[in-house]
Amino acid sequence: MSKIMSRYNPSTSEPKWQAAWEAAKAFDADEMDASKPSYFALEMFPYPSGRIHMGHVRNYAMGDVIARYKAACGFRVLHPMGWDAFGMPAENAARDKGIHPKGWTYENIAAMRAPMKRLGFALDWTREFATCDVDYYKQQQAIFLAFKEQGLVYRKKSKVNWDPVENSVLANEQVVDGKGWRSGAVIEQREMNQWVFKITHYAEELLEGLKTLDRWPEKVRTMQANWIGRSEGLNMRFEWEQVETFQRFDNPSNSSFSFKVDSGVNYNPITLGKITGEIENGLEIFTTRPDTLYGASFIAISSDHPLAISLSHKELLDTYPEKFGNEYSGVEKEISDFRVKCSQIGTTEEAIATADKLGFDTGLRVKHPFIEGKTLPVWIANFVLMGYGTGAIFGCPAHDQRDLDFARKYDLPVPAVVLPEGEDASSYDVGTEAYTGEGTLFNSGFLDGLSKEDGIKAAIAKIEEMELGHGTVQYRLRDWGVSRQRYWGCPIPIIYCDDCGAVPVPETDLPVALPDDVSFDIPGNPLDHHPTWKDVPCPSCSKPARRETDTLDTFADSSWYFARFAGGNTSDRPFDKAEASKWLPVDQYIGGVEHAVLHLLYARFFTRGLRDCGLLDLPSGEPFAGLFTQGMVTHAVFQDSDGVYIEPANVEEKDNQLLTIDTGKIVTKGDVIKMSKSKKNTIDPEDIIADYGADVARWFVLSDSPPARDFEWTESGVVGAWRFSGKVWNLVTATEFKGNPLNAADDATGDALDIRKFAHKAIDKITDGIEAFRFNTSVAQIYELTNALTKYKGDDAARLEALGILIRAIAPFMPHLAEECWAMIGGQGLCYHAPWPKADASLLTEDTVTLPVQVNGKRRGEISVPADASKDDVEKIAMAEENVVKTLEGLTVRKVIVVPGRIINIVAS
RNA sequence: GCGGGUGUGGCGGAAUUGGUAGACGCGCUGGAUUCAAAAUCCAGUUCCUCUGGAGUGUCGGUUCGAGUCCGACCACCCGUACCA
Repeated sequence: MSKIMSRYNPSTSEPKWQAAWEAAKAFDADEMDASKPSYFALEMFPYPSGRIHMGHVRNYAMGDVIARYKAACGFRVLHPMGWDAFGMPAENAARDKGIHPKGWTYENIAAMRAPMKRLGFALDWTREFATCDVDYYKQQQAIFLAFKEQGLVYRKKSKVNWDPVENSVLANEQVVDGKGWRSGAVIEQREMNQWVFKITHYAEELLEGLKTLDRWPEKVRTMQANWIGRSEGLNMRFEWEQVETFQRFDNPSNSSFSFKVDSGVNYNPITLGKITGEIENGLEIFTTRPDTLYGASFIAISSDHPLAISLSHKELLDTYPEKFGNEYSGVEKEISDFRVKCSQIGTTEEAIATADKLGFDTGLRVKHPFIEGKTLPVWIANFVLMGYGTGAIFGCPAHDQRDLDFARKYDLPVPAVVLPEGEDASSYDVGTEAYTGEGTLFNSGFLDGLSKEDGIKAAIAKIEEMELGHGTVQYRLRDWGVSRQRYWGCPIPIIYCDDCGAVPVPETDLPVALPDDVSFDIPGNPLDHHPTWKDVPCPSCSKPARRETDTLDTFADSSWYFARFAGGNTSDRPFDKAEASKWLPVDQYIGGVEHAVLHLLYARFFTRGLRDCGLLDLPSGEPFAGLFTQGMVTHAVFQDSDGVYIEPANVEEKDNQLLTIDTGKIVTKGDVIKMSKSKKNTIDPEDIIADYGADVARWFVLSDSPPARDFEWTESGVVGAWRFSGKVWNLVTATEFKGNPLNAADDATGDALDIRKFAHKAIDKITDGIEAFRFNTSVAQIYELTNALTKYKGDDAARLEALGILIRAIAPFMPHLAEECWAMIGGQGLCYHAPWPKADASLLTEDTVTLPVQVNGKRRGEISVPADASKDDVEKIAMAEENVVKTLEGLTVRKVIVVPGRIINIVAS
């Protein structure tokens, strides 16, 4: 073996091989053999923030392993890359630094593309685009119009966060502790007209489709199923308790109706008179627990329920301020104030659910459907959501925790009606914890003695018989509001005309392009402030009209980009139908688990919409056949004594103390958390590439942690990865035997046969690890093969074969090093084009196996037996083992369990 | 609050189906090589009251056998519909 070993130099080697791949158009799907089976590998495309971060490196390194592995396995692989380029950060930059969002975004893309290319990913850059390219969002506008034509788009009033100081809409992220993040003003909810995608049209299909996604993580399917939230229950009406009669306000000739109002509550008769429509005949509620109707203690309606709005006198006040303004007092005013209090909670589900329970007793009462003479009070409550069910519930405090909290706070009765097994009906009390489990119904009239399930059926049947309601299916899923009052997004192609209403922009007039001359000096939507952009003639009657100034939610951009990747950058349609239909669904999609619900559900909606508009031939409607969700990249946080965050690059260890390098201040190491700019615990991948090369960075992010789990970046870990690359290099440079590494060393015996066996067993383990997204175990196996080769002294065909296996196995992880090594040992062509190694089955079996022997479940010895030994023989050998005999002294053997190929357990006492 | 996940040596983790807990890597200790260092190579490294015993977040259960299954709990992380 040669003693002269030159050091592997990534800084010259990596650009060389990247140029070789590019010259060979190795990753250009159009250049690949079209007769091969196709494979679409895709990672969630990045937002162009300006710098690539370790999370990107990890995500794309994983995708690259799959893409390169599948290519080696004989697939024609499509592995594209693009940019999710619309969004708020660009507008924030414009506002804070005076840079135009467009320039900022495209500069960021350029700044990120370069290091991504230096990482040597097997990406088809010929298909690159950004969602802010006019060509792309033009087609998105066409899709919007097609969806509208298909009945998948409508307009609806929805709530937004309103900053009364900036006079603008804020994202949830921009609301901190209920206040605007810039203005500090208390945020109110405000209703605005919004464009909405009818995702609920596919609620059932989206739920059913989950069952077919057997290559998705179980947890993601569970989360989506829970998000869609199908529940069967009862829609029913509680009839009003009637005593006094008021004239209807809007049309006195209509039949009159009335309410019972508790003493002490005095509504203006006109307020009650205004309550019309469905409310007239009773209050409609939805429940999944009709079995507990006898435990009803109150009715609660949302503060946005039409009844609550009516009772607050709001509509009358809005319509006839001069007439009713001066009468605005008393209970109407109190309800109005209560509604304002509720509207300050915020629009997020979390804020609503964690807020203190607030209620307002309206004084109105409804009749219990089953109990003659019993009435229930109607409350307005802040925990009831208008967006789910009917916006009204009946409260059964004994068997619902939220209802119980509410009842305890307002001192409402808590009648128990479900008796848990083993409890006594006469003494049972729920205390502070509602009982939601199975049990037997009691105190429940005709339902007494029934189980929860039977009680639900019986109660629904009875209500249906009484014609008070019907069994129904509800979904938690809400339609997708897509209007955003922002500039840096895809303009919604609609024109408003006083005569014709909301008119779609004719397809020939697309794109509706964003104007470049916009100002970010005033808060709010720059498109709205633009002096001329929105003024256009109505496409239908040519009278002066106004453009929609809202843009689409950026989630729309990422809901169909994969189809554009597959179907080409067509200018006359969103993508080529035949091409896109050929590649889709994506065979393997990889991204962060934070997208488990929204992005993935929206994309599943879009592909169904595209299918039903005839744009895509995808019967299942499923865009992603395989999904993998990776964990985050984390790093320890460093802080000095003043609590100031310190970059890891500025921390050194001296005499067991952590100090800043520049000023020598003492630093403490804090939690290991997700890398973020604000905590300064980021590692710049570009620094790592410069110091160690792309291969080492890639190898390290894949080596230690299971891909699904969070990955902790440590400085020592990178050094280990660096050393490993040197070890492989040394193995190759030390080998003098040259030839075709694809040849099998069939005549090997002794040590040479052992190394062959080791290498072939390693192939299976490495392959299994890649297939199952357990790259860390593939890496461990590669380490073992490397160690075995280091120990193996022969310089012969067996060594060359094993090296050929090793190099092809590391190629998906460290492709540049693999190419360099491949060329050195005599491999033909690019290692990228070399076939994935295949294990020779005859080298995988062993004649003898070593089995542990337990006595009473504790390991006492080890025996070596022929692989095909019978159970009886194994038992005999085990019973004779020296240590086992010693342990069994004075004990009686009761039972011997032999698990072939696994273990022997002797039970003795 | 609700939905989902994670928890194993000093550290990252392995053990895919209930069958030898700690593979592999990092770190550390000792040795070889070297004028010396780096690099490389070899050996050791869960803990303890050590012929034995304990041990996979905590408590309890099922089993011949539990990191793995069941029940209760604790801690942390992700999502929660306008962050991407």
